[in-house]
Amino acid sequence: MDKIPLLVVVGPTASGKSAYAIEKAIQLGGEIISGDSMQIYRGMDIGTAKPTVTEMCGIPHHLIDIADIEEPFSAARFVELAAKAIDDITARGKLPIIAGGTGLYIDTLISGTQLSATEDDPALRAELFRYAEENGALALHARLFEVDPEAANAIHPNNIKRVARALEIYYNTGKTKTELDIKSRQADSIYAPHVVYIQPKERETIYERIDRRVDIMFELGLENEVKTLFDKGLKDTPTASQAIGYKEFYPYFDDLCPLDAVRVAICLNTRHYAKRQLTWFNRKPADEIIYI
RNA sequence: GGGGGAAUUCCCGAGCGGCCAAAGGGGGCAGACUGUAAAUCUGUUGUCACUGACUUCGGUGGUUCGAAUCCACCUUCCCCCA
Repeated sequence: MDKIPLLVVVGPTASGKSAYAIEKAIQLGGEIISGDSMQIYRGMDIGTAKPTVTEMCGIPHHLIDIADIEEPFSAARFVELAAKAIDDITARGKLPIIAGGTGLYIDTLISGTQLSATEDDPALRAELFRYAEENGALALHARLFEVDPEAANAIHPNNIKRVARALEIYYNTGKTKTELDIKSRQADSIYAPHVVYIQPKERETIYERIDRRVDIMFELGLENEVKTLFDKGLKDTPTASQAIGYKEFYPYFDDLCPLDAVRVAICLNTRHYAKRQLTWFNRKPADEIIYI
């Protein structure tokens, strides 16, 4: 069976991925699948720099506005939906173009990683976190070491989230994370991705673009957008609440800091995020690098 | 004009005679990453000829075997009284 060709556009936030993807879609007869963990949420438009209808130039965009803010989301869910969209686009004779900055989601998809069917278990997670809080991160880590020493060695004890996840896997499936990871890599990917990495030559470039973009977001009415969602309980949502450009407003709405501090925090957090994205994409093989 | 307090490494901020190149946090830089990933976590951060040496805690001069830490004066800032 022939592999399904994909165009994949990755890069740090504010690098111009969306515009590039749209251009390519027009040129090659493609449709876009967003590889972004936050643009999936309805109502989160300005802060996630979601492309507007005009910017889309009539190109269909998938995996945007597919969830309400209170819904949890995950890499598994992404892969499932993206695969479906790819089939769909390919069946119509179009080229699927994945564009986004969520490295984990995109890599899991294009590498053909077979995530096993395990559901989240919020109750168990909460319990594991409580255990760590009461007994210390090391104690939780020790529990993992007992059942899955390899995973324990690979995960830093302080990274409670990951330690808990590894334990969750074991308690819910009876198999270790190490075992399942190996299994997940066995199948060959059905995709033939061409990865374009949009990379800033200088770190400064991306930082300047971020600052400019944040200013524009405020001009476009970011505060109102966030307030509307805040009133709907954004703060307590499992995934959407973490979005940069949103979470920084919480202390402001609670009268704990001035608006200006919000702007500064958004710029800073976005920079940190961009750095993490660069670290991620730098070590992944790209077929083509475009400098900005 | 009188009284009191403060000046610390990029920033905030601990230190108050030796264990101090100086806690902690922030920022910077680098990194990890298989189901919360715009999340989570790690390392590093005075200089060098780097298991040792050198310069640094507003300035100058003292006390002391030894000072970021004590004393004097100077500079700047803050507060109170006038």
